[in-house]
Amino acid sequence: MVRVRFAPSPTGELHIGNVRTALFNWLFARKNNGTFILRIEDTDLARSTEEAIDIVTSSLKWLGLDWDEGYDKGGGFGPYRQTERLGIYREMVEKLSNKNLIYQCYCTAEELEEKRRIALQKKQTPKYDGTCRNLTKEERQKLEEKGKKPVLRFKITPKIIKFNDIVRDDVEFNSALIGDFVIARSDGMPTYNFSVVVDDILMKITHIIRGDDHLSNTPRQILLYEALDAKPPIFAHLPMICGKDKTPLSKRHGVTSIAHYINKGVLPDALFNYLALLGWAPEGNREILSRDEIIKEFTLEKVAKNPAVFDEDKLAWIGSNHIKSLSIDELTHKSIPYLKNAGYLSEIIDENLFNKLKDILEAIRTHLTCMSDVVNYVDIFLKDEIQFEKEAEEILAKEECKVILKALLEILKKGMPEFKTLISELKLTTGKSGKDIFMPIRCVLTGKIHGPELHYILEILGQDKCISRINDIL
RNA sequence: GUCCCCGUAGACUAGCGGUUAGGUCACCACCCUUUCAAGGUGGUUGCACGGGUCCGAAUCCCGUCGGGGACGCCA
Repeated sequence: MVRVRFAPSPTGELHIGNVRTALFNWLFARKNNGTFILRIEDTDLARSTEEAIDIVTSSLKWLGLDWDEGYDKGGGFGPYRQTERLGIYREMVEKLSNKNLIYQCYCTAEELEEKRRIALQKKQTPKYDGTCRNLTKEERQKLEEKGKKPVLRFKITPKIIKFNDIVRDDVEFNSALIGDFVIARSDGMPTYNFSVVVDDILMKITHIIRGDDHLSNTPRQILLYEALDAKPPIFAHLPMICGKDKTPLSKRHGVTSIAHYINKGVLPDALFNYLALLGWAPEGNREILSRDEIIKEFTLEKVAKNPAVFDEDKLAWIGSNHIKSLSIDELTHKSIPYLKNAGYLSEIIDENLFNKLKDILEAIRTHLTCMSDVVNYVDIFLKDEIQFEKEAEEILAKEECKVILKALLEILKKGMPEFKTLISELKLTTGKSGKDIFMPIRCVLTGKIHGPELHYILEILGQDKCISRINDIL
C-alpha cells in the first residue's frame, strides 16, 4: 500500500515549486490507489502562521489535490501537525538518548556562526567540530548553571551510506563528512531532519517524493531511520523548477506563488497540466492532457533528472487549449468574477445579460489564455463610450470612409439584416469591397483596428447601438 | 573549499549502442481571412567540451568546463 505525504511549512505563500511537489505526490498516490497525506510542518514557531495553513489548503483544493489524511480531517496516524506531536518527538529523543546516540551541545548560535565563517574563509568544509560531544557531567552542570540551554545533537557514525532513488538511481554519501547535527533546538522544538523522520516512520510513509534540495539531507535522515530501528522508505528527488536565469525559483524571480495564477484566473486544469509536464512527459507526443489521462500515465520512473525552467508562454498556450474545451456556459460563468472586479458588471446578472455575455465570450474566446484576459477584450461591447485608437481615427477621417458609413447607416435604419446580406448590400451601394468596407465598420463600432470578427460585433451591439456609434462619428 | 546532483535548440521534453536526433512552446515565412487571434503548411535553432571503449556513441567509461544543492537551533 502506497502512502505518500506533502509536508509544507506554513510560512507564507505556497510556492509553485512546492505545488509541483504536492502534485507529483498526489499523482503517485492516485495512480497507485495509495494514500495522500497533508502534514503541516510548523515547528519553526517564529515563521509559521495559521493564515499560511489556510493558503496551503485552499491552494491545494483549488488545484484539485485532495488529501486522504491530514491535520484538518484526521486519519489513523495523527495528529498531522507537528506542533501537536511534541510528545511523540520527546519519546523518540528518549529512545536515542537510551542508545547513547545524542548529546547536549551548549555552543551558541554566534559561536557556531563564527566557526562556520572561518571554515569557509579557510576554504574548509564547515562541519560541527564536536566541541560538546564528550562533555563530562560536571562540565555540563556548570554550563547549565550559567543558564545555558542546550540543543541536542545526533552522533554521526562514519560510514558509506548508499540508497536508491527512483529518479536519481544509486546515490552514495560518506557520513564522515557530515557533522553531528541538531535534532532538537534549545527551546525543545525538534528540527526538520528529526521530525520528518519520526513522522514518516510513524505515518508509515512508503515513498518520499520531494525536491532535489533535500537530496543531501537524505543521508542524515537514513542514519536516523537506522538509529530508530526503522527501514528507510523509497526516495524520489524531483528536479528543481527554475526561473529564466536557471536558478531555482525564488522570491527574486518575482511571482512564484500559486496565488498569482489563481488570481489571474488560470484554469486549475491548465496549471495541473503544465506542472505535470515540468520534469515529466507522457508516452507519445501529447501535450494537452486531462487529469485522468495524467493519473493513468504517471510514473516516477519517467521523471527527468534535470531542472526545468518555468515558461509562462507555454503555460499560456496550455491555458488557451483548456479554455477552448470549456463549454460556453462554463466559460461565461468563470468570466463573471473578473468582469465584476473590473467594473463591467454589477451584482445582478439576469438571463438577458447572461446570454449577451455568452455571445461576447464566444466572440473573444480564441484570444483568452486565462480568465482575467477577458477584461482586455470586452470594453467594445460593455462600455458606453469607446476609446479610439490613433489608427482608427485616421481611417475614420477619410472621405471614402464616410460614404461607407452613411450607406451603412441607411441600411441599419431599415432594420438589422443578416451580416452577409448587409455586406453584399453595402458592396452594391458603394461599389467597394474587402478591407475598404470592413475597416470603416470595425473602426466606427469599436474604435480599434483589431478585434473579434465583425459579424459578432454587429450582432452583439445590436441595431440601436450601431446606429448611435455611427452617428457619433458622422 | 568539501561532498552530492545535473548538462539534447531561447524554453519544456522523447531518446536507454545503429534514428535523416522525434514532438511541443516561442520565433520566422506562407496559406486561410474583413483586422487581430484561432486554424493549416513549412522553416531557423540542439546532443557543453576533450579523451577513451566499440565496426558504430546523444546513449557506456574517464577527465574538463558550466549550473545547482548541501554543509543552519530554516524547511
